[in-house]
Amino acid sequence: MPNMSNRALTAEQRRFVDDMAVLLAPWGLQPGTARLYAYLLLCDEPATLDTIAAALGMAKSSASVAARLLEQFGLARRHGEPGTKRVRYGASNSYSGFLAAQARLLDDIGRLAESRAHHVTSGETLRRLRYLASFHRKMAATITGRIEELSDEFLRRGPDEDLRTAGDSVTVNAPR
Amino acid sequence: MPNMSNRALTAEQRRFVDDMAVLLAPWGLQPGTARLYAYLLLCDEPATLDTIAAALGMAKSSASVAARLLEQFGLARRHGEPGTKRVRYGASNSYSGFLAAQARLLDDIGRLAESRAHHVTSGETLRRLRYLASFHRKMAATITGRIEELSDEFLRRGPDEDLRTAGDSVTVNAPR
DNA sequence: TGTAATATTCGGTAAATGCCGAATATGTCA
DNA sequence: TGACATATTCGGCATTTACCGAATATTACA
Repeated sequence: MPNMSNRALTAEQRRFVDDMAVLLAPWGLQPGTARLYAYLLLCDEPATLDTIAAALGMAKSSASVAARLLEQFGLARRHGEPGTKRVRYGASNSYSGFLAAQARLLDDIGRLAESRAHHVTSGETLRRLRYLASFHRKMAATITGRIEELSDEFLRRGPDEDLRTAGDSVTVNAPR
Repeated sequence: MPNMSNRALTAEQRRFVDDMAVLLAPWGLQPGTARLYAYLLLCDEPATLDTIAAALGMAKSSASVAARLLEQFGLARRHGEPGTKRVRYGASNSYSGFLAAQARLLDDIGRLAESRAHHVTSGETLRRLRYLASFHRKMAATITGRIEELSDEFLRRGPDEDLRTAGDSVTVNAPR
């Protein structure tokens, strides 16, 4: 049970960082950024850029831009230290960053299809495109809706109750 | 109201293809593949590789691999012509390809976090990681659930009723 | 104001990606 | 079987991406 004050990562942790990074990459994060995020998830406290860069073996400049990017996504939080220029980054407790972005994208696709459909298609094809639009907008709504739902739940009760009991039991989740 | 048998694209259509492609790209489709899919959405009938390549100004070989990729995603359908080697591709009437993949990814992230959490973190950080896992798995379930829901609806009633009131009349097509 | 500590910008570069087109494979018909 | 039409594979090239590290900007404080 590693402590993560500023020591190097254990083998398990390195593995976690790398494996998580490959799952994060498809969301459009570049590799370094993904690894940085995975690293933040392991840190008990916000970490400085130097610590991060050292732990991950990346240039500090890269860490700097990656961290800011994560912040924009809402996945990391930047903590300014009081009487110093030093900055620390920690994982945000909102995890919906990508998903919210994806949902926006789905909605954009839907709106694009909707608004252009009758300029570019007709007949059966038009109907198909309209259905595609409706499908995408519905999915977008579902996703943003659920994000809000879960975030509300979190605010009301803190980390989910099925976590409190958790040994390693697998929770069954009821969709919708 | 262009016909799309095999004529070149209108200006509006080219614009649609390009704009749609940029919205599709973030899902991991490479540009050419995205444009190809957008094109298929405009086609009244399945199109041959030559037609596609010509319309989009891309190499036929590129069209070939792009089309197969779309098929794997479940976004395109391949129609073999009867007594010939010629192949035609048309847009599938399932639009959930990406989303289903993303949902799988979310679930993978959740499972990874879940299974490794106590090997790489402890205390408060462990709880955080467990919550992240739960969050991702719930989102995954919600998305796949809604996809199924909409797809069922589609099978039962054809293109959504809020589409029926629209523009041109005509036949409901029984998908699948 | 100057100096030290830090973050940020940005040019350059190595690696990865995306695409073309020639070569090849595969299927169809006579 | 040969000849044709089509799809597919794959080497190579142009472009883009991801990252490093030196140079620069910013902040704190004496």
